[in-house]
Amino acid sequence: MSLKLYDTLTRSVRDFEPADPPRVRLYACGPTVYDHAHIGNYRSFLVYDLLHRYLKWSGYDVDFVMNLTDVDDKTIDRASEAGKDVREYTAPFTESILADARTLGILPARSYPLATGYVPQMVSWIERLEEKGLAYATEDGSVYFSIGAFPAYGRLKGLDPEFTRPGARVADDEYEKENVRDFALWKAAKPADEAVGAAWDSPWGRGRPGWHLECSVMSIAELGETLDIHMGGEDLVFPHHENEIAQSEGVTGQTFVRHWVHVKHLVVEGEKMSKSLGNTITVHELLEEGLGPAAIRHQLLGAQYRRELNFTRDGLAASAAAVQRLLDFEARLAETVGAGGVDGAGNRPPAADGGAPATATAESGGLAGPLARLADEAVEAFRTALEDDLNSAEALAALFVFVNRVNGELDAAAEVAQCDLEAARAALASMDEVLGLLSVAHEDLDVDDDFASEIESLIAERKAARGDKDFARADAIRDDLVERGIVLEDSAAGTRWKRVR
RNA sequence: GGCGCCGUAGCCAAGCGGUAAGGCAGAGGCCUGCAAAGCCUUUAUUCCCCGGUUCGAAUCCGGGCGGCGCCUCCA
Repeated sequence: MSLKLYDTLTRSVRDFEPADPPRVRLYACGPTVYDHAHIGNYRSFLVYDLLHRYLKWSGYDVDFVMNLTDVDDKTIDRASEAGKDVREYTAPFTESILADARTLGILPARSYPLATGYVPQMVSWIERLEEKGLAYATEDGSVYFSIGAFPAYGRLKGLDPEFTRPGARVADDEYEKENVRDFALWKAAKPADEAVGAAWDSPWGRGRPGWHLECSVMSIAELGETLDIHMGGEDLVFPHHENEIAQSEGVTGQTFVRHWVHVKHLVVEGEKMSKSLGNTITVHELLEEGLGPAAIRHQLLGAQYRRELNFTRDGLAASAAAVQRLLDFEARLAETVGAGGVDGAGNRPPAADGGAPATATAESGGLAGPLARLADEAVEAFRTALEDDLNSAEALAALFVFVNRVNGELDAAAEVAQCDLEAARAALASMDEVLGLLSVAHEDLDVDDDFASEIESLIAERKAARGDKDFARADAIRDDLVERGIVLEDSAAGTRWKRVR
């Protein structure tokens, strides 16, 4: 079995095969860094991360690059309002977006190229397009891509080839284009561009690159002429990615991208998220409200990436509970003491005390105990779900089936073999390498040493109170700790504590 | 208008021709000093509606109804 991924260009689920295994050249369209990124951006980033993590988990050597757009109309407008240079204006947002991504457990890309760092390369790319007759300059000093000269134009979006036919020159207010759909490769500088430092010298005069060009030039510069996977939000299919194909293949003559992956937009509380509705949510806000990053992660992975996902406050609470269930399960596995060790062949040693042989493995009739079998089944189901076009919802289900079955086994069994426990722990850790739920939650819930020792001493005090049947005191200690975000759980093995959101 | 997606329990969400995963929430029970955690039972005889194909359909086809996305430098 291997990964099957939907490909926008062929509109079909295809086997994923990198051109040069085990290397995978992975490129994603990142955000425009003019503000904090919103929850929709992060859905995309989390899908990028899911694919990134899954590929690594599967043994690929992933070279992941995500661009950051720091020069375009939005950054220029905002920088202008703030009276700052465009790079000076965008840098803090770049920082905050990447910081929030780290908090959400998004694995870093190898490189985050900025458009402003590639202007000379973009200029020479335009010159090559001109040489090939795919671009033309206009009198005002702008340069356009001529879609009529690129027969494959429109294939990604499935557009009628008719409309790429070169028509009469279309006189715009200020431009002169051969076809209304021709797009800017180079835009003549306006005073506002100059004011914020968003203008560069070029053979066509002062100006700035068109937005679409940066991805072609930067992805090829960083990863080579053919990318294995190019990802983005569904809104980027047209015109952005259509234009990237035209620019890239127009120059190289090579297939630009082997696999196009597009993430469906989410909705918020059942409505499209948009600035006009005033319902945009940024991850920055959610984190500042104290919502757990693992819960955000869980909700965003709760639907397969090509399905609409409804991001809600109620859903976030449900996700927080689901993450807690995982944490509790992990803690239970960690504190369960296994019976006996194993030799290299997985055989149980004779019981040291001469007692009855362990039933856990004996009843299973094999060397692998019930937990080890459940672990194998879970990882297999998990893998199968992800191989099926990154079905994260089904992968999560596989994980939770595992949690339920193992908990049941642990409740029922008198004792569990050490090797069996290890197998269960390893399976959980392995699945979390892809999901990143537990690791993010731990990062989030860490308690400093002082507080931890205070908790321990309160637990000791409570134990004494319970010993004296002073339940009022014992409960008061427990209630106070709950106020401080610490939940106590008594069991035969003693009292354990956990921090909750 | 063009292209495309979706309608499954109270909410979220899998399922891709073989007899309804999972999470959250709810009810009852076991365990517990009480809790928490965990487990067990329970919560859709049924998948928007109507036809059709099939031994068999939530799954395929046709027609409705309803919701949504992109086509505008929004991931």
